[in-house]
Formats: sequence, structure tokens, C-alpha cells
Amino acid sequence: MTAETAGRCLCFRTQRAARTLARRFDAVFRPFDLTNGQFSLLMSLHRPEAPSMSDVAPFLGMDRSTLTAALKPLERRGLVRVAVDRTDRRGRRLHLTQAGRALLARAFPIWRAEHDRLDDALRALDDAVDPNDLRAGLEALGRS
Amino acid sequence: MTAETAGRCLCFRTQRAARTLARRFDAVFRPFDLTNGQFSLLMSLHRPEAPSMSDVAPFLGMDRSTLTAALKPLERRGLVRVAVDRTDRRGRRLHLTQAGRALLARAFPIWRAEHDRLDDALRALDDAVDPNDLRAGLEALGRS
DNA sequence: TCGAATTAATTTGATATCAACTCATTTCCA
DNA sequence: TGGAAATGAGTTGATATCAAATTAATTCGA
Repeated sequence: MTAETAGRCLCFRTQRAARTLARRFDAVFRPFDLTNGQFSLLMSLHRPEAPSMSDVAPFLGMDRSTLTAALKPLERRGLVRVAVDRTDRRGRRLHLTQAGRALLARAFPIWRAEHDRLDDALRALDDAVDPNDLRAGLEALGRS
Repeated sequence: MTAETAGRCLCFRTQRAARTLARRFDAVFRPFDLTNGQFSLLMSLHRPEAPSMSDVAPFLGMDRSTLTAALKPLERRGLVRVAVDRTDRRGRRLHLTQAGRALLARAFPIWRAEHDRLDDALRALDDAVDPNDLRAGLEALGRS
């Protein structure tokens, strides 16, 4: 029972990989006082049009209420501004501030360098993993 | 910048997949009042010898302090017993109780049925994903 | 054998996560 | 046009997660 579950469960393995990667990217973003999740969230707001909660939550694959909470520390730091949508006052527009954009621009090269290392490490394994295949698989899981 | 990050980042995609799968398995385990993570934790204690924190935390890819916290609700419910290790009183042995074993036995078939559905869905995609390849990729990420 | 270094786990404080419930606004239809 | 239904967010309470600091026990070296 245990052998089958631990050996087979994609959920278990995904949670474990998520924790491992989160720690790794949290560490590289620490000089900017950002977590991997905050970096991804800021990135997802970096669009021509300020998106709504309902745009961003599915994009990140998270519950709307999680997004509400995740925005709080970024708002406090002035990286994000949440504004009532003028055309539908139920909605909110999530604006990346200048400070947010600036921080993102500084963090981006760090992200890229670390990700290059990760890709290289996967390709260099005895059982080499193609990062593109893995991306496709994760995409499928994220949609499941 | 945003396109590259969202398109490429394995960390982002893994976190998203982890959230999606967590919701899915949390839902199927809800009748047992278990989360996906609690199921995995209980499973990881189901061994001939009661393991220590230091055995289990790396197996789950989590920090020891996370494990300490995660054990609390399971202890309260009498599914797990944490006992000082007699041979080294710094350490703890994590025992699955009879109640824990019984709950696990009831939840297991539900897990298997749901996972069969997940595997089938991945194989049935236009861009079919081989669950075994994906497992191997996740394993590599979990070790990275 | 005594004290320093190491090891195992816990505590603390912050963020992350979800479901269920609630509040406010808009839509839609009778 | 007035009220019910639907929609978009926020709140609450529980668990999950980590790093940093702390406590307790063991090991190891002089």
C-alpha cells in the first residue's frame, strides 16, 4: 500500500517537488525580500491592462481568497495597488506600481540565471530530463 | 519578461500543478477528514519500524519544523503517536496508531481510484503525457 | 571528565492555502 | 421597475510552509 502510493502518486511527488523548488527560488529571491510566489504574482500583473482578481487567480491556479490574502503584503509594500473597477464596482483591478515594476526588473536576471542552472542540471542527469517535456507534463497537471 | 517567466518557469508551473492537484485530492479525501498532505504523511509512517522526524522530513521534502506542525492535528485525532526515542532521547519516533492504520486502509482505495482517473486523463490528452515520464521528471525536481 | 561542538526537535512569526460563509453589486426577468 | 439570482471579492478558521532562534541531549576532544 505504502510502496504503491509513494511510488506512484503524482500528487505526492508534485507537492514534494513544489516544496523543494519553492525553497530554492525563495533563497535566490531573498535579497529582494520576495518569495517565489510573490515573484510569480508580480509577474502575472505585468501586463498592458491591469487584470482583475478573476483573471489572475485561475492563471495562478489558486483560489480567489488565496489571492486576496497574497496581495496584502505586496500592497503594504507599495508594489501593487488594488483599485475598484470603474465599470463594475464589484470587481478589482490589480495594478503593478512603479516600485513593483522596478523590483521585478531587478529580480528578473536572478530568476533567469537560477533557472538556467536548473535546466542544465536536469539535462545533465544520468536519466536526463527534458525540461520542455516536464513543462508540458506540469501544464497538463495544472489543468487537470 | 513576463512571457519568458510564465512560459518557462518550472517553479511556477510546479506550484500551480501542486495547488491544482492538492485541491483535487483534498476533495476526494474530504469524507475521511484528511487532506492530501495528511494522507501522504500517514502513508510515510506506515513502515515496519516507526521512523524519526529526520527520516520522514526529507522523504516528504519538507523542513523538520513543518513536519512538527503537520503532526499536531494528526496527534490530536489519535492517528499518530509521537514518542521519545529510547536510545537517543533527542529523537522522536513517529508511530501510526491502530486508528491511523484503519483510516489509511479505508482511504487507500479512494486514492487509487482517483489516481487511475488522473493517469487515464493524462494519457488521453491530445498531447498525451506519459505518467511515468512525468513521475521521473518530478522526482528529479524533488531532488534538485 | 568536562566543556565545546554537534545533532534532533520545537517555537515563533510571517506568508500561503483552501472551503464555507458573507457582503456588495450587477443582471435579468416577470 | 422591483426583487430574485448571479457574480466578484473579502472574511474567518483551520492547516501548511519556511527561516531563524531556541532548547535539550549526545558526542567528541583535550
